[in-house]
Amino acid sequence: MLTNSKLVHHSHDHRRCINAALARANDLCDAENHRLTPTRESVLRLLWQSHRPMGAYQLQDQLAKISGKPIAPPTIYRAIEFLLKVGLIHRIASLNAYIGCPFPTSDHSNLFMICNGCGSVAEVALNSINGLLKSASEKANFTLQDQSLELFGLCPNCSSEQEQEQDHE
Amino acid sequence: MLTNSKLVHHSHDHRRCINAALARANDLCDAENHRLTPTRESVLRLLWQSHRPMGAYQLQDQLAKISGKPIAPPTIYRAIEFLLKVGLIHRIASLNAYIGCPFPTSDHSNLFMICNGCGSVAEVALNSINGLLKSASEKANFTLQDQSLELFGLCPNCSSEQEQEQDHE
DNA sequence: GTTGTTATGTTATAACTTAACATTTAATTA
DNA sequence: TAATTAAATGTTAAGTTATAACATAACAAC
Repeated sequence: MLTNSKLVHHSHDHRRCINAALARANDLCDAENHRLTPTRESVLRLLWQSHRPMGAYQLQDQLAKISGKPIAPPTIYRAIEFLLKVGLIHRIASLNAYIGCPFPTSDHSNLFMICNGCGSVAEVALNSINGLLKSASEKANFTLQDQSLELFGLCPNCSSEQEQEQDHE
Repeated sequence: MLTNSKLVHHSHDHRRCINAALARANDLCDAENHRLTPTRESVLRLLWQSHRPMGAYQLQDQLAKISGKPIAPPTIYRAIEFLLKVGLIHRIASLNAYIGCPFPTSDHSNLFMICNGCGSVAEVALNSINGLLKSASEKANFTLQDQSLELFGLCPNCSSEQEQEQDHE
């Protein structure tokens, strides 16, 4: 099971996440001859500020603050489009929001665990699930091309908080 | 495997789908003391006109046509909200669209097979997948509450069409 | 029939996304 | 290195999806 769940749900030196993500992005773009322009890099960096997804307009606000000049929506959406295309970020459809991908180079399945408490999102890649979805598709004669798997609930931290609250009742 | 996939992807007497859906809706609302008002029933009926999801503004247009008077968005969104709450319809997050649920009374998993060709959507409930997602959640100490599973690809009809096209090349 | 609750009407606006066209920057090639 | 082409960005506007806020009407229970 490939996942960043441990990292997301425990305190850690987040600067390392950011640096690692940017290093991966540079490598990937070098390798595939894509241009990680300043705007694109800024958006990616913003999406790595935390393990919570951000909407396009949050990105717009933040980028405007950073760059000291107004940013129009198309600028953001273009950066998003690029980062999605090269696999550096994902779109969380149910939230209209975007998040950095922790393992952009490995083929995987876009399964997200979204915390209803704190908003954190962990990504999980599970061969067994992919296999099952593939066989279910085959059984239905459905030619599977892509998938979006979003789980909602409480992350470890928010789960234990909730338990404590219940104890007090 | 509980699914309406056979029905969705083969020609059938669709009036029976509509009637069955409305009968189920009436039963369910009676049983749970919910009011299936004219507006709500109209929206549900519209969502059962085909096995393709509809957006809120499509519903608005259609309902306005049917009722012969202008309908404001909140009217639609309220009906949608109600139908979602009682489980008679689903939201397809990646499409911002809504579709009737073929088995509203049985606990199931919101797995959709969305055809990129014709736009049809079949719903599938698979215990094995639910079990796997549950155990993956437990392994990550994630308290699973809800899920949205959307598969994209080609339905049986569109798959075979595509194969034929390739044969001609 | 009054009261409280639920549903609807109405207006306006917020939030998200894309289209279309102009301009600039970078890469390619002459 | 100047000319050409391609890629990226700037800018304006509009399209699409969803909700807030407040008023009114319909229904249910007492």
